[in-house]
Amino acid sequence: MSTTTRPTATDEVTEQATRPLRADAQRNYDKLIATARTVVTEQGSDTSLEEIARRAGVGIGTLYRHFPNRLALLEAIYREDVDGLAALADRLVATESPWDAMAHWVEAFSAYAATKRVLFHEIMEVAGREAEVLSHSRKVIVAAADLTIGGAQRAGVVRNDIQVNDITRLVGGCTMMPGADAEQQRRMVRLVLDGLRVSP
Amino acid sequence: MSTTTRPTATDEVTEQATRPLRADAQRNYDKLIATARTVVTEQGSDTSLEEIARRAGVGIGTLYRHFPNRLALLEAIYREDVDGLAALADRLVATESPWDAMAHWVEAFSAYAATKRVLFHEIMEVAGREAEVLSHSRKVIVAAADLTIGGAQRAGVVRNDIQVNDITRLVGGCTMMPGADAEQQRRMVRLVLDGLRVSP
DNA sequence: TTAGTATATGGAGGCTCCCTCCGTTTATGC
DNA sequence: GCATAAACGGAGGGAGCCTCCATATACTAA
Repeated sequence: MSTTTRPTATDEVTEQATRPLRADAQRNYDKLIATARTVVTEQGSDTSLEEIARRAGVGIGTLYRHFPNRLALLEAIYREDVDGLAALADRLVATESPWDAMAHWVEAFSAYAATKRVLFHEIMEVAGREAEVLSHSRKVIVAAADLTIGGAQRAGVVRNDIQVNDITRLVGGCTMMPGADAEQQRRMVRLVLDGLRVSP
Repeated sequence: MSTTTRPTATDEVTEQATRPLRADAQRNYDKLIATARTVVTEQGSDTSLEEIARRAGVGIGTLYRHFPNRLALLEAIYREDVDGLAALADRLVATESPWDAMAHWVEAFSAYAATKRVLFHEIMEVAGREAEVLSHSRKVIVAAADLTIGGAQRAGVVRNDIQVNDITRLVGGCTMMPGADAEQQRRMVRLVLDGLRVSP
């Protein structure tokens, strides 16, 4: 969530490298995404772009310069969060024990799923199940889950008689369910984690 | 879908029987629901109430006189369809063999699920999973399914090693899935039906 | 440093949608 | 037929998405 730059549109046809954003533009881009994330998390899907622009201290025209429509903004948040989750997996695997890396990543994934339900729904509603951003996110999540959960399995600290896929479904399913509060979710995740541990 | 009257609001507190709608009002009420059903089926969720009113040959004010807001109209369609499905179950069971009654009802249910996905989604989005209309519909569908599918089981023409509930889930699940065309759905339903038959 | 220019800004306003209000019309009971 | 409660319908308020373009600002080359 720190220094996020707009994905530099490396145009695959014309090799003409697009020049970087002007400093103020990059600042506004970041502020917009950060604000939008906050507001959407607070208010759910029915948030007006006007309010996001206002709270980001930016004109509505500027918002539309960066994100050609509502969907583009939502997708940008979603994509950034998913990529953050992947980066977290790398970091955890590099610095913690296989079990801890797995447990911490599952917790982060659960928190992510809880807040991103709204985003996911709206994107699917508007762009369809096959939206590029959604299949990209599936791919990234699967890779990160394999790194952390699969890694813990390969290290012998997590049961082998269960698929990585099942676990992400389980955790995702629990927390995507509307109506469960944060505490309940944490309990459910802890329960799943306990069930995963290889008994010593 | 023929003679539907507005559910006469038998006010449970004051026993004061509400007088029936004036003839023109009843006519418009029916026309509005019928038109709305068509338009929503055609265009999905993003249909303006203005267009529904216009195509029903009625002013927007009239629409709002009958349905205080968008959700009320959607709920009315949904409720009517569900009740129609229940009535169909009664009729089929009374006039056809247990197997035919079951098969025809499952087909009707499948068609219903396919077109009502949109409605269901929007109602849940706005009114929440616990909306009265949704729990009512669950109850009604369960009863109708027990009458037809359960009846066929009790008559010995449908396998007994499967729950009624599983079948409605299966059929509903298949057809609620976006992206399947009508023909594919019919094939899936036929497949399920074949699987249900008690081998002679 | 400065001037010139590509880039970025922001808000007025168009369009559509949901919904309200209220003057006009119409069915119904006497 | 008349009186009147009931119903109609559409103008318009408010909000949301998005466009357009006059203005402002960050870079760059001299």
